[in-house]
Amino acid sequence: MQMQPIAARFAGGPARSADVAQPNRDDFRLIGVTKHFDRDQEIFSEGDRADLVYKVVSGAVRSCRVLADGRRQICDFYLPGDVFGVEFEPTRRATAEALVDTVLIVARRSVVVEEFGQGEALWRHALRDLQRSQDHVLTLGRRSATERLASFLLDLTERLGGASEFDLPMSRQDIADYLGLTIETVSRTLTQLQVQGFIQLHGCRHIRLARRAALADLCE
Amino acid sequence: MQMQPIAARFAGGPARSADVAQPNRDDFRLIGVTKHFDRDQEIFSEGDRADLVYKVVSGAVRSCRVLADGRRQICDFYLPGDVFGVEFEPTRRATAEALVDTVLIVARRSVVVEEFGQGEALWRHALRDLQRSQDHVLTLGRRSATERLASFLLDLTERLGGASEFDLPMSRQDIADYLGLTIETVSRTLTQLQVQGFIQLHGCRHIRLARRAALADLCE
DNA sequence: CGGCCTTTTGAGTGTGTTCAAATAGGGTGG
DNA sequence: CCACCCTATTTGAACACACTCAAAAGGCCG
Repeated sequence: MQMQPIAARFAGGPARSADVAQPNRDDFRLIGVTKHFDRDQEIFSEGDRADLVYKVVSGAVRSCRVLADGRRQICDFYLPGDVFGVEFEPTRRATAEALVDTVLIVARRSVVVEEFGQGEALWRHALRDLQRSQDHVLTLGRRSATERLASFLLDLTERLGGASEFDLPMSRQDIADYLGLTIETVSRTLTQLQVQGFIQLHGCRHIRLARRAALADLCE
Repeated sequence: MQMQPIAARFAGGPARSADVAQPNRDDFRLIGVTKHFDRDQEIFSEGDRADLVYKVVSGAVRSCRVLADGRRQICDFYLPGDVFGVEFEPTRRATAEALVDTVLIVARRSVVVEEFGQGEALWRHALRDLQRSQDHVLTLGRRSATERLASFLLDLTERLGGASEFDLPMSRQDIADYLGLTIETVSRTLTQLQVQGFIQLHGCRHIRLARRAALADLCE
């Protein structure tokens, strides 16, 4: 993990260089330092003190919880532009790890709160997590494997900027643990979506959503 | 739905009459009117304007979302003492309905916010929903039917005051739609838990948790 | 080119589902 | 208070989707 000596100031205002974080249309500002995390490196762990908040500059992050016997559930993925790590209890409820080589802006929560009164901007980011968790509950409770994959891919492309061709930042195992499936089921379902012409895979990470509307129909 | 003419003031302070809401150990106060809802009556609906917040006095409430083809997912149950309906978007993301005959205190969100500055007390209640959604994700993604039922029953008894014998306020179908199972699986699993001596059922609503520690072990 | 890890594919199994029917329970009216 | 009805719940049997275990194929990096 490398730390840049200069403080980075991150505002919702002016556009920044191209392949980095796309602007989030909110007024959240984060004053902190940029840090680099290697693939699979832990950012914070369940039980840690939760005094820092993060914003993804590039790369991707998974947030997950593990049951006693090792079963892992990925709660969410964080992509460039996303803020994460805003908690309201003193300790972390999940572990965060870099999916790939990742650059984050890290700030003390207290500093952000001071700068913005009641920290309402932060609450709003936690809210986003809430809404996504609620959507996730619908997916996990009621959808078939095909529906899960289809809505996952559509969600991903939107959050990555909307291009119908992109690289998956996560492994099949990560997708499985996010969608509540096994790695084999994820693989088989993707193959099946490809055979049916909904998607095209080039290598296992690069994907093209060939028929997005049809894919959306699959989600119910 | 009957409306009491007198405004009810609801504080975390002095204890109230016995079989009604147990105190929540927070400083949230809700100034509003009490309303009565019949079994299965809608309290608010997905898409409605979200300008009211609620506190359960007696009875119970389910919050749910429905997929296009009718599959229903119950997001959460609200029990006496619980505050619900705090949203951060202008419209409701879920539908709320009374599980049984239910008394609620209803307040304008704006009034509550005015009274408490940034409405931080309200944020805290939304936070509770977030944490419960996240826990629910773990359950739905990674747990077996038996584990789901066991943790559901333990959660319920805690929230109802801790007694090991109590009445389920919801139907088997509600439980199924909450846990992401079918009604048949819920029924079979409860029967199995009874045969194994973990619980005792007297009528389908009254339940006794015979061996709570053992039940907790089932949850992983 | 070789080794290692990830992904894909195959075959068989199992948990939970589906469809169907029986039973129990609760409410109502006689 | 009892009989009846209606709905909710339980039980049964067969099925299906996703899982498990196993092996082959593909990628990536040295």
